[in-house]
Amino acid sequence: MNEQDFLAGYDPRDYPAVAVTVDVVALTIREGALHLLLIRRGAPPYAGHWALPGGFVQPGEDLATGARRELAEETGLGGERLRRVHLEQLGSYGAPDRDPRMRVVSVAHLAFAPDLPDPVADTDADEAIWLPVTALTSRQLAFDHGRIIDDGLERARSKLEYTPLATRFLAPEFTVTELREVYETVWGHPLHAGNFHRKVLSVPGFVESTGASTERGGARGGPRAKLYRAGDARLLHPALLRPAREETVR
Amino acid sequence: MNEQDFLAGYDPRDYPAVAVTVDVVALTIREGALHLLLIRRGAPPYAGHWALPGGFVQPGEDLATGARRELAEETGLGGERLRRVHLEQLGSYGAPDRDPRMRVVSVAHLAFAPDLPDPVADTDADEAIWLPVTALTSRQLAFDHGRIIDDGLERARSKLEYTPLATRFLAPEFTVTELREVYETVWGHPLHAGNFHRKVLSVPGFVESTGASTERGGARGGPRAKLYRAGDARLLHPALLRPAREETVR
DNA sequence: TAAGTTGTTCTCAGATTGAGTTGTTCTCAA
DNA sequence: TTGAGAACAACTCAATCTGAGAACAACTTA
Repeated sequence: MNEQDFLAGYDPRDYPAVAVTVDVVALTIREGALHLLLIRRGAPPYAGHWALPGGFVQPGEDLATGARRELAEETGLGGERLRRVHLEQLGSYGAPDRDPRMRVVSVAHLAFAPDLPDPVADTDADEAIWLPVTALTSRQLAFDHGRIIDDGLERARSKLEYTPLATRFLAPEFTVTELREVYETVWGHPLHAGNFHRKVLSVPGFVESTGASTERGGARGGPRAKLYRAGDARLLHPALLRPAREETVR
Repeated sequence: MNEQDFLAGYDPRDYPAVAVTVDVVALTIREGALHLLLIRRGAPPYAGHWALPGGFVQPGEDLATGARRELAEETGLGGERLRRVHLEQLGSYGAPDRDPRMRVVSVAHLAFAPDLPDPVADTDADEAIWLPVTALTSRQLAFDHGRIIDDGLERARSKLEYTPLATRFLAPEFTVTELREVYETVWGHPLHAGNFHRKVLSVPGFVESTGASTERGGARGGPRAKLYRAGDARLLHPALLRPAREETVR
């Protein structure tokens, strides 16, 4: 069966119904811990379980647009602050039995956001909150969302290696230490401060100096840190590789 | 609108129809050039244009299963030879106007295959052939398949860096030179033979020796080469990075 | 048998990395 | 006001990795 079987006049309703949804694995860093935007389901199936924000793709709407819309609805975010959120496609999940009600193919997306205010309850009766990723077991998650989250976390860890997207977790101006803390939080282990500093400044286009410094030193002392903003590189050359490990375990 | 709006008893036919297809960017290497499996469309839209092999996801069928089925149908491949083809999800394409007939979300896949026999014409009146990727302009391609192919080629180039999947373009036993030629073909530029050799043998789990050698030396002379098979690594540590370039252009 | 090709190993300089040290600027509390 | 501790930023140095080229033996064809 090929696409050319889609002849003009073909009636899609003759075909087995498939619904297409977009889901979003939205990550942010709060108080030094990686957090994930989740919604508590009120109705069955999986009532009381946590689920990713998501919903049907609307007619006339691109997949990425749908994901950004879902993110906006659940976070109450809009305008410039929404635009600064990094959003990319993660992958599609279409196991025939992943939703007990009908065939649903979900196009999952991955978002990196700076620390955002707590979600406001919207018109839906949903409870949407940022939860630390460490506080989750896949038993508490609806559908195959545990698997999607695992894939999203692994993608996030890997993206930090070869793209400058760690800056998307921060305000427009940031210090090298703040940037290092993003890496340490997402990768889950400490990095050598001096080597990280050298590396970040040596990779072309990763960060550019603003010329300014922080108002104050660190909370417990230390000099004022220089401020940087994201550079214009889309990829890091050479990459910032995470230290070799046996296997990545969650 | 959230997934919890999928209440039991919800009738999917009330919802705007979306069709889900799987498409496959299948790559192989023939006569030192990267080739792509394409199908010439007989019927409008895009009659006479080249398109990726693909079709509807069948009920009860996983996305990856559907992609492998489409690949099998177009190549006539089955059994062990089909199983040795690497297949991974590439991404989903769902722009509202990508198909003029109706809303179609395509889940594209990427396949790496060893040199295969020419496709046999199957029950469809399709003409399916392996075409060199250099012989393509996006004007000759149906739908957004030019874009999908570009994404697939970039993914392939990138995958060779940090996975051992280059071996999937080769027979179960191969020489280091054959492996290097895969890299040179996919990346599009020559590599230093000595350094490549050193690197391949030093990365743990990339290849393992069979103990045997080729029957004959090279076509124009030279010693017999040692034979290797793929090792058990899923990822290359450290990676085999392609030389830095300004920007990857196609 | 000669000439040329190729697989494999080696050498060496330059770049990159990991680990630790130093100097200075700052905060907090005595 | 000052001392103690913290943190930013720069540096050092050894170990490792990379790029480029050379060497050499094993093979081919002419």
